Amino acid sequence: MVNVEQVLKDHQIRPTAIRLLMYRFLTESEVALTLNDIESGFDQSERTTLYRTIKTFEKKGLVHQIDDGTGVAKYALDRPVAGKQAEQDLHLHFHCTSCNETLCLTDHKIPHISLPKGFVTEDMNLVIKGVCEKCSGQ
Amino acid sequence: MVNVEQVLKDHQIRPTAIRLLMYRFLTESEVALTLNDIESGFDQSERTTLYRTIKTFEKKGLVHQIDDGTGVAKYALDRPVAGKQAEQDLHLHFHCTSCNETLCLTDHKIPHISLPKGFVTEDMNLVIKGVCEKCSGQ
DNA sequence: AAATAAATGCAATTTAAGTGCATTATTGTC
DNA sequence: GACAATAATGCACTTAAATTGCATTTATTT
Ligand SMILES: [Mn+2]
Ligand SMILES: [Mn+2]
Ligand SMILES: [Zn+2]
Ligand SMILES: [Zn+2]
Repeated sequence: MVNVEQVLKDHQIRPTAIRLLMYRFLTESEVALTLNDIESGFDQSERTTLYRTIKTFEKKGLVHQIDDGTGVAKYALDRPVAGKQAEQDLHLHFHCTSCNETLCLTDHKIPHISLPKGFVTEDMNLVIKGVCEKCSGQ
Repeated sequence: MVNVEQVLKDHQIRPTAIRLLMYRFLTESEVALTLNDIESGFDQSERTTLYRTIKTFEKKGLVHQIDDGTGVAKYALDRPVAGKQAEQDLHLHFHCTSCNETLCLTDHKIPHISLPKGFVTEDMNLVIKGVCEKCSGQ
């Protein structure tokens, strides 16, 4: 059990009611969520506030945005890897074309790619599309 | 010099004036183009037609869409690889955060990734963000 | 408590993507 | 070539996500 309030404070985010609720909501989701998904999870509050909240989380390094090719942004918590520091980056994402869910495969890192001379890598984004284990029935 | 009309016919696309023009336009571009880019390249014709044209090209396997994370779709020609057949897929894309250009690195294939049991891969999309050789000055 | 700064709610804007439908052009049949 | 059938085009309109402006409310600082 983590102290959510403390997590937000540690990221220089003031722990308002909605922020605490959204953080918990994100924690409980196994899959990446669109803003609509998040909105559906809240009776109270309003789209703009939720939008600005998720953007604050993103800027402060609490969540990362995932572009899975569906055209709508999804968000997932930066779940800290035990033992590692700031190394939760560059994992790959899987998008199921059957159930439309997208998830982080946090322990599948993107392999190193060597580029032609002159190209400088700053970030990488690898999305695999296919059928997830729930949908493939395997 | 390829016969553009024949290329279209070979892909079951009727070679209308606009289609011929757009194909040539795509051929001449080193980088992936948004619909706006394409529109800017044509005095005549109209956005919807260009949209439907690029979608026809995509469906018939003449171009592929690239989602580079900027939120707007880009398109690039499926340039046939000499000797290979249908194997022009799964190359990676580079998006320059400086000049905002996106390009196909057609001879950099996406490495094979082994997924957890139950996951079935259908397609992969790898975008590397950074600074291109033009912008890095290297 | 008053002043200051930040967060929220609601309305409105922006922009890319996509659809409906009438018009025009092309193709196949006689 | 005339005619019918089919496909392509142009224009208006819609949809949906993302984003901003601004007034109001809430929290923080002095
Ligand atoms: Mn992730
Ligand atoms: Mn490409
Ligand atoms: Zn699935
Ligand atoms: Zn560049």
